[in-house]
Amino acid sequence: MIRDFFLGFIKIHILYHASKAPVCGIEIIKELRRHGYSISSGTIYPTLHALERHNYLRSENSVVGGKRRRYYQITKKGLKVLEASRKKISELVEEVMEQTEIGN
Amino acid sequence: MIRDFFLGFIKIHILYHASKAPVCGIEIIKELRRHGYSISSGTIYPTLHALERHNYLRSENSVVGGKRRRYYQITKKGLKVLEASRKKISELVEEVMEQTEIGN
DNA sequence: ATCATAATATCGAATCTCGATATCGGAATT
DNA sequence: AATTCCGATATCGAGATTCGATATTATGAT
Repeated sequence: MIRDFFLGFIKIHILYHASKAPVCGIEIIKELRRHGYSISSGTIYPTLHALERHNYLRSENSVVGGKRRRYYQITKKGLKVLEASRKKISELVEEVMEQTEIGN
Repeated sequence: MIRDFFLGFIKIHILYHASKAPVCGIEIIKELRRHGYSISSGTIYPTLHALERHNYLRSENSVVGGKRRRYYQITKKGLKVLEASRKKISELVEEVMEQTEIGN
């Protein structure tokens, strides 16, 4: 359930991080793992490709510590989508957050 | 993109509504449509079945205005999952909500 | 009984995710 | 500079999910 939510949320999460600093696949995977979510590389990389195809991200190759990496940074279009997403998220989440008294 | 986010969120949304009052498929579809999301009946009904299979919801048939309906209400197990989801959601959402200054 | 209608259920196609495997690029070794 | 190693990225097939069209079901009206 929570995983379901998160899987949908992942794209926005990537956009958010890319809005702070350039990100690459392996960093995202590791960061998520630190937070307790293990997302397959077979999900992350195609997702990054899709975000770039939509022009929300733009990438370039680079080399860090002798390792090849493809870094993605957010575009203006991506920033707008992130901003629009934030609005929708607060709407949607706010409602669900209203407590229901819970039995046991 | 926003749609992607919401699709994962839908199950939690259904649990939330079912925690307030019994819900049925057509009502959920209409409510979402009011909020600007058109979710296929081919998604909603299988989703309801899955939630019942997991024992998060329990259903019974009834008749309203001469129309057959299957109403779902939340179970204790479902309430617990909803509660756990709320905690995770606020964690996940909080981070992404930090504003990035947006150009234009 | 038959029909019309609304709600639910199901179906095939397209898409997404997984995790395993393949590829690719850089650096070290010789 | 060819070979090998290694880590990051890319891709693949299988299973699951979503869509929207179609089928089924249950009810009330004729």
